[in-house]
Amino acid sequence: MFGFNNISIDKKSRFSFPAKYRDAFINSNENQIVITKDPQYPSLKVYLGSEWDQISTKLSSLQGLDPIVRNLQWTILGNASVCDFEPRGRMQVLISADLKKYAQIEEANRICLIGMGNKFEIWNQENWEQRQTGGSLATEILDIVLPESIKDMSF
Amino acid sequence: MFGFNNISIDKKSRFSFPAKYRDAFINSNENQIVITKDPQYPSLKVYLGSEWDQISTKLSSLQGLDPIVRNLQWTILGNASVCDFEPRGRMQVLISADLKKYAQIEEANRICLIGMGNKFEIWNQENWEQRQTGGSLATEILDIVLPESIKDMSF
DNA sequence: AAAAAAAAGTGTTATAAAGTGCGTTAAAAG
DNA sequence: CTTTTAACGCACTTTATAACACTTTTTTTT
Repeated sequence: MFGFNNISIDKKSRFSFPAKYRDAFINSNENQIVITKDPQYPSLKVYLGSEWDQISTKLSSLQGLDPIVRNLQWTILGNASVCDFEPRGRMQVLISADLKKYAQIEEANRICLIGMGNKFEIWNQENWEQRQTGGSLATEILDIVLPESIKDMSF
Repeated sequence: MFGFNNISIDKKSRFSFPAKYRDAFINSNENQIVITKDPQYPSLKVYLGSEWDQISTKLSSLQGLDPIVRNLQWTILGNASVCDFEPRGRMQVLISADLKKYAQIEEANRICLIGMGNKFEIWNQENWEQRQTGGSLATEILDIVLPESIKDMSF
C-alpha cells in the first residue's frame, strides 16, 4: 500500500481510503484501523490493526524510565484512536478533533494520505509540500538519540 | 531491458512499453509495475513488481526516526504507484498527475523511457538531453549523505 | 428531572470526474 | 506487400465527493 493521495474529508471529519487499497485490506483481513500522532512531525500515522498490535505491544513493554522511550510511549500509545473498519464497505475513518489539531488539518477539507507500505501518514497539504521541497536532505539534524531498545523498531 | 525510447502518452496519461520488451516481461512473469519518484533528479523510476517488493521491504524496515532515511522513504515509498500489468496485453501504465508534475511532463505528449536493465527511468525530453550533454539540472539534489543502513542498497 | 435543542456520528444516494478496455487507424518494420 | 507495432478515439466502468436524511449522544433550557 503505497503512494500519495490528495483526498477530501467531509464535514464530519471522515475520509475514505482510495479504492485501490481495497484488495490489500481484504487480503490482510483487517477490521481495525488505528490513528495516532507521529512523534516527530505534525502529522498522523495510520496503522492496520495487525501492525498496531505488534507495535503497541513492543512499545508498551519497553523500560519506561528512559525519557525518550517514555515520550514515545506517551505520543504514540497515548493518542491512539482505534476505529472499526470494513474493507468491503466504504473504508471510512473518522479523525478526532484532537488529532486533527495536531496535524494542523482543523480547517482543511483536503488532506494528504501517504501510503508507506504497512502504514499510512496523514499530512496537511502545505506541510507536506514544504517537507518534500524544503531544502536538501543533508541539512537535517538527527536530534533524537535513540536508546538501544528501540533502534531496531520502525514505527 | 535496455535502451532509449521516445514514446507517447495519451490523453489519460498512459504509456505503453515498446513491444521489444514483451518477451522479457513474460519470461520474468511480471504482473505488476511500480512507478515512483527518483530521489535525485526530476525523473521517475519504473520497477518490476518483483524488484519493487525487495526494495520496498528493505526500505520500509529501516529506522524511520533518522531524517535522511525518512526522507527517502517519503520520496520512494510515499510516491509509489502500483499498477497491474499484463505482459501479453497492451503493457499500458498510467502515470499519476502528481508524478507527471515531478518529472516535468505535465504538458508533454511524449516522454523518454530508458531501460536500465532491471528498471526503467522516465524523463522529460529536454531534461534528458541536458543530462546527456553534461549540463546540470536546477532541481538536482547532490548532497545526500547516506546513513550506514542504506549504503548497500541500490534504488 | 424532563423536555428540547444542538451536536456528533452513521448511512444513503446522485453525479461528475477519473480510469479502463477495446476497436480503428496510421506508421513502421520485415 | 504483409505483418507488427504505435497512437488515437470512443464507450463503458469505477471512483470520489457533495448533499441529504436519519440516529444517537450530549448539552441546554424550563
